[in-house]
Amino acid sequence: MKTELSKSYEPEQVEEKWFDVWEQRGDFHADENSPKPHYSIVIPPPNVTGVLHMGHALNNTLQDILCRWKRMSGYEVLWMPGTDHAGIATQNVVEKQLAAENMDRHELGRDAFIERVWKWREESGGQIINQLRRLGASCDWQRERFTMDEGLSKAVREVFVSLYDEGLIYRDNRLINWCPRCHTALSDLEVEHDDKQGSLWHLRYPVKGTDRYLSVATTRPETMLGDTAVAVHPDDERYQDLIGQKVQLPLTEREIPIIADEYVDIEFGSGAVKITPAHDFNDFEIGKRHDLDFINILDESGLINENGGSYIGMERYAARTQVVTDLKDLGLLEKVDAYTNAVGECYRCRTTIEPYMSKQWYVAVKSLAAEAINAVESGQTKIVPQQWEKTYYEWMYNIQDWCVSRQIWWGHRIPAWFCNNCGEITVSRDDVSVCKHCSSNDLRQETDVLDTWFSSALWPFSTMGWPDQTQALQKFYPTSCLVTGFDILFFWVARMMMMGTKFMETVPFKEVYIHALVRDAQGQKMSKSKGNVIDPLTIVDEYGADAFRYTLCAFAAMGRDIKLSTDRIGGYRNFVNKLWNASRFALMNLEDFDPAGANLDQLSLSQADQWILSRYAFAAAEVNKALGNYKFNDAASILYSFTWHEFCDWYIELSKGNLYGEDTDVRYSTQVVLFTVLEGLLRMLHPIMPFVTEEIWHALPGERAVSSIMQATYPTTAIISTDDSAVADMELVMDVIRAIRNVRGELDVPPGKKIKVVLDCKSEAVVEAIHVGQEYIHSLARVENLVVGVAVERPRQASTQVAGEVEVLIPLADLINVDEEEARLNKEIDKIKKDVDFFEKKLSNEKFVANAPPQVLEKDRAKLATAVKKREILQQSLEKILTLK
RNA sequence: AGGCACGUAGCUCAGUGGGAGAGCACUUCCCUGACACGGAAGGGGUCGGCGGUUCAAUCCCGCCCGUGCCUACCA
Repeated sequence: MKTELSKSYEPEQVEEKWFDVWEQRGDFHADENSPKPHYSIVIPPPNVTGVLHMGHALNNTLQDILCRWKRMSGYEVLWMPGTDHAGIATQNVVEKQLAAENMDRHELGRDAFIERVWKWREESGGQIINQLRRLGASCDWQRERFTMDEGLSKAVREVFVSLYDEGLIYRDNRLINWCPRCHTALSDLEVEHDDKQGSLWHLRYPVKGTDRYLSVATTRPETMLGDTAVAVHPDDERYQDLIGQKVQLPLTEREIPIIADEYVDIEFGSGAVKITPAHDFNDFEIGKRHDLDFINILDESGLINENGGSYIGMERYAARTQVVTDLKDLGLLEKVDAYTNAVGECYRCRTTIEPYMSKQWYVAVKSLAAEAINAVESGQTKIVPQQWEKTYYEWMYNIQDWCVSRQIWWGHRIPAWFCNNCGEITVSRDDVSVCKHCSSNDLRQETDVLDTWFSSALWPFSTMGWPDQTQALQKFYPTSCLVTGFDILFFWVARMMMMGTKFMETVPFKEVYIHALVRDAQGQKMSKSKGNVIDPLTIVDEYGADAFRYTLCAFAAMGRDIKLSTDRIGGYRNFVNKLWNASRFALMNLEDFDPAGANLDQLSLSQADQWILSRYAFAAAEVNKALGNYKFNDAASILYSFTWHEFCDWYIELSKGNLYGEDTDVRYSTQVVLFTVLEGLLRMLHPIMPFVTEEIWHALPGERAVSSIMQATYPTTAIISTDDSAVADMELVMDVIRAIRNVRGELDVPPGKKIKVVLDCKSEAVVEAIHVGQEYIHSLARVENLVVGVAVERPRQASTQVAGEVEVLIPLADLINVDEEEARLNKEIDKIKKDVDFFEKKLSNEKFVANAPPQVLEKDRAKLATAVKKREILQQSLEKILTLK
């Protein structure tokens, strides 16, 4: 079946058509019973609330390139897709909907609310999954998973209970990061720190029984309501006599002690620090050391509670203002300085978090981290680029226990039951109604749910059916690679590593490829809350998925940030079109061609054929090397220049004469090569540009052995071995063509004008090479009269150019302007003189000659000789020209 | 404060211990039967600054300046 190709490539219908075919036919499905070696990737699960952004587009394009490349390279490929339930974010979305209906979740009740979230998920969740299809992602969509799925929930319980039984999960009442808007605890990682312009208030606390004041500084004056001490450094001479005394805490009835602690920095401020153990992480530690009271002055919403005396019910910032005013009225406000400090914010809603006393569930991670560290140190998992290993280690060595409980409803409810009778906790894989300790039936289940990242951490094996021992796990675990941005190195990589090594006793992935981050023009991370996102789908609409993918691939240099430029995308859109049109050319000239029975070995190949086949072999080898090392940008650039600058610019042009000529044998062998190279090129390009390559591939004449190009074999090497000297001869001919074109261009010879050219060659071998390629010179350089020989008769007046061992002489009679030739020659001579000078200087350096390796010396001497020769020829030519004036 | 990057052509970015690259933009010419989303020929950079190692440094080392990111409990 032949497809008529339109004049320019129109991506829309092609993309839609092929994706449907691929998916419906199950082309992406991984067979766990396949005898082929496996290659597996689990998608870093995007939030179910998410919409596709540039980061996803890059991340998934790279994964797709790897998967398609490996699939074509003989591997059974599993690319596991899915989403995570994004507890806080999803709950926020549905709560907003409720708010619009003047409801809140408490009116609805827990069960009804969760039902509502599921309904939201069915109707509008997981958009991102369909958006990935637009990019061409070849995930095994039949296996799509969600962290709240039954199977994955079972895995979560299994892990929770196992860790609890081992004593690696425990409860404790300590300070945590609390979001007063989301009403939940957050892990350290979920707090984002941002420098904020604030104030430093200096407060005066009266020392009991004296008329002295102790000055303390704070960025959060309202917390003074919960102060239970003032601390000074034990060695601070200013305050020796005060240690052990008390101050009267203003605005309250309380007297609090003055204590000595080495934490205090003598240099900072007055050297005295107010201590609020229930509202500051440092103060919490000091409070424990000195057995101070822990007075919580806030409620869950950040309002002052009953411990705040007359400030009760005030919002925390209103209380701040009021406290400052009141202190000022009492003459206890010493001064206020402008002050910048880092404020922690909720990563979901940007509300300033409060350190808050609360009883939470924790995972003791030290032992898990030790295994995860060992896995990287021992090379079981390789992080690429390697520089990220250092970051990974640094975080892992300093890791703190992980607060995993969240006070929300949407998520995996913690499988723990409190006994109202004996007060003990029962933790169980199955729901229980009887206390394990006292057999009472008076139980209530923990209302907290687990951190979403807890379930994400199990993703590499829970998606494959764990805790059941499935064939999928056997075949595809450990996964081959995880592709992710460094912003979630800790969220995902670290935690997946800990859980994988713990529960599978094997690393979850053999390699981790950390890619760049797509940022906006200011180098800021794109985020919904900043409003600086560009929708990748509008890019796909405008330029096509293939062009967009190619751009991302070309930009994916390791370790860098990406600032997307639409100009660049436009450039790759043109590239797609170039391929399209080159294919149109091929199809037009292959109408009478049947690839069946074609055998390159039995054909006599032209210079051009040999040349393009050798370039093909080079490109195939290089692109495999690049992809194997995650050098996506190298792969893109190798294929770009092979396609455009070698195949289109040269081979197609060179082939025209042979295709249009009389000689049917030559025409046939050219058709074979044209077909063969294009067909292989499409396969090489397919992982980066799946749609256009599939479309063209099916339009090629003849039958395909498999139903999709994605099942064809990826090129790795030469199609046939080529003759080096024929290739070199072709390159010489190309140099000659370039030399003639240079003269034509510089001397403004009209493109349509045919000219005479004399080629004075250094040897008969060169003459022979030119002879074989002279038709190329005629057509590509627009030459009508070509004289070739050794020491041929030279035109009396000619423009001169040098191409290797060939002197290119163009009789001036055909040229327009002697002045221009003079200018051109001067320019050329200046250029070559610089070369001569450079090498003469280098080679006259005795130390260089004495120390440089012989190959370098030899090479430079040869270069000098060539340059000198060229300079002489051009110089003589210039002198001749001057005699004409 | 510590850690990690980055500073190369007008713009966006590759790259290497041995004479500086790409895409886009720019200049000149061309609608030659695949393609004007095109073709041909050109112009353009003392590779952030200063030192050091080396026969040789844009690349390795040190310092400095500038930018960005990550981690951190200075009130």
